[in-house]
Amino acid sequence: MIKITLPDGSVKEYAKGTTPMAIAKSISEGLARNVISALYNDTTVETTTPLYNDGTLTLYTWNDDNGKKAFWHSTSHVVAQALEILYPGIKLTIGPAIENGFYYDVELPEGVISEKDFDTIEKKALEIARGKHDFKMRAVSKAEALDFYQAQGNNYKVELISNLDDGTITFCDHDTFTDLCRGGHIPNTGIIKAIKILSVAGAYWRGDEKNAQLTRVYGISFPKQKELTTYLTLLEEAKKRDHRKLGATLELFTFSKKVGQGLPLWLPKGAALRERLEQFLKKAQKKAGYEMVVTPHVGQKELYVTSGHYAKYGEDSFQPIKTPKAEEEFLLKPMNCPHHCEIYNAKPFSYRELPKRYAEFGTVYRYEQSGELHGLTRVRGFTQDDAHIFCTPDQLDEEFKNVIDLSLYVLGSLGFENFTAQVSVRDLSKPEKYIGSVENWEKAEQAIINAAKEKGLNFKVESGEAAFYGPKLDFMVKDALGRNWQLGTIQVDYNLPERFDLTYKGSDNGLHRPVMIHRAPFGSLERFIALLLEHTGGNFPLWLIPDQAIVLPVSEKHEKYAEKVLNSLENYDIRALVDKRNETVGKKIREAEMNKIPFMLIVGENEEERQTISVRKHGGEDLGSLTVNDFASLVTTEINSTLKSF
RNA sequence: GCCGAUGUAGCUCAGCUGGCUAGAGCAGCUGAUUUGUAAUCAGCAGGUCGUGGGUUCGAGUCCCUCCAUCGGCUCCA
Repeated sequence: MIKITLPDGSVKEYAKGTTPMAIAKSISEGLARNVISALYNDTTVETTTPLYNDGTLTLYTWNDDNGKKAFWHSTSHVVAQALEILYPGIKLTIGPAIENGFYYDVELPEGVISEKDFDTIEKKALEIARGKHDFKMRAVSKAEALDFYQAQGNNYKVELISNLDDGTITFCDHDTFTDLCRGGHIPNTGIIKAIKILSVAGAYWRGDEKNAQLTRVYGISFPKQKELTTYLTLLEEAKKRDHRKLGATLELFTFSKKVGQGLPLWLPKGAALRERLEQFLKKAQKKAGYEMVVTPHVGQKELYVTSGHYAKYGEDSFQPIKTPKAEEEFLLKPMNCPHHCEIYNAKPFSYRELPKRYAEFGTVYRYEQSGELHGLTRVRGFTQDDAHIFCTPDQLDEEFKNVIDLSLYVLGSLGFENFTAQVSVRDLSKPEKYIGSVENWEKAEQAIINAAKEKGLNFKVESGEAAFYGPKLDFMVKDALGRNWQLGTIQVDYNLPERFDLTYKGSDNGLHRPVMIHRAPFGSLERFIALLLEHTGGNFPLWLIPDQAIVLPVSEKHEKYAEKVLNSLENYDIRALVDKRNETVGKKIREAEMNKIPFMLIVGENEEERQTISVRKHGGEDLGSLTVNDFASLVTTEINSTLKSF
């Protein structure tokens, strides 16, 4: 007998060789019907895997993330089989489950897979699924595995197997299909009721640009057709929150082919919105002891040679600007730190004066690869809410934690709740990617992890994601389609102080090296606003939204009164406008709704008589007749409830 | 940069397998209407069909180049 500990802490005894499915059955028939995968002592196992030792077991259904993973991973096998049938000679590589669905990377013998083919692939895959074929794992020897794929001429699988140890290799069979696989499948293909191929894309073998480019087929599947329909509707809804679309309809920003790719043009409403965000942060930063500085948009090439950025990014940047003076070269600034280092260098500092916190809304220019540009989230010219803190090594922890507080305040004030914190450290296997001493890297990484822990952040550590000069703590937020974007960032840097020979006089009367913190709570205004648009769908917090209210006169006769209302609103610092067009109230309301204006103030005969306004909230809620004064306090109350001071 | 897809009026889209002066709705303009909580009516105007080349008697439609955009990959100081 073996002892199995279940998630609720209960321990039950089963015969040696029992399976998760049998255990599910012993608990309830319902569970047995729904169980599709299991976790046994931290290893994902099949529901049919015999268990021989004591251990803990978690049973997964479709409702568990891990259950979905098994479901999607299993579907990728089915789709791979369909592809093999439809494209003879195709070479399969890898096909994992991802956050929403799965993909399979393949090399086609010829031609391409395009959208027109999705239907055929889906049909074939579903046909296979309906066969209710069991997924069966089997151990194979390395030699056997190599033979299998060498016979097919599949160099990719051969490469994968070559890197595996003999005795650890397993195949998964279902129907006539066999795939190299670590395991983690649902019981049989019949559970898959709906399959959708979502897109195809190029993807490099093993993620390396130098390798062959494969065709990646993305898909998703569900145990019920209805769930697929719901998912597709959800996707459509998400597309409506696309910041590129909203930015155009709300007249916030635009792009021009003539100005150039990735160079956003801010329209009046967007510019004013940026301004409000800047003021918001400036106020908080002032309280946190920052001082504003201003630096030019260019700097001599030498500046970036000193910082080390030129060696790292020079080739891939906007190229140096020539001047009438031969040999003189300037770079459009790709970051503000070197300028700020020179500000620090402008005068000597005593340890008593540190930390110095220099902040600037600095616009920088980076020549991103054309295929990387993406609306406002990845652009070639953008404004960082940048600041550099120069402090003594003793002050580092404290300063870092203060920056975390500020970042959390910013995210919180704008309603970002589902962000994740990511600690980005070196890839220890690639020391050549980083500059600076190992000792300093270790210190910096430790400082960040300590601060994140102490602040109670729910963070994960990602190796290989650090900047070349230092580790960082990033705040990641998902866009409407679930893609992760880095917003706020905090980075520890021992390197630039060295390169710019920054010093301060210590209590021992000797010169010491300050530590530098780079930080940007928004990250960049462009990306921040983009994500804010996608999160709010354009319904920005009241304090931030371009137009807070619109006065809608019922007819021309009430224009004068509408103007008067507008005037008093302005006295209360409420951003409002009047719709004086010769249109029906219905139409004016419809358009105000589409423009996402929070309050519609309808004025007609009744209101004019009683000197009131009829307030309709965006979405349709009727707040009835109010005086402008009452309305103003309502606005103030709502703003104060979301916008706390730092 | 790489793979794939897309590009018709300010916006959203029609335009079948190439065939007269390229259509519609919304927005715009003009006029009528003076309106009470998500579209009042009528008229007008608006496009060298992303760019450059090619095939053809004839190209929005077929082929190639380039540009831009979208989905990925790679990259992200």
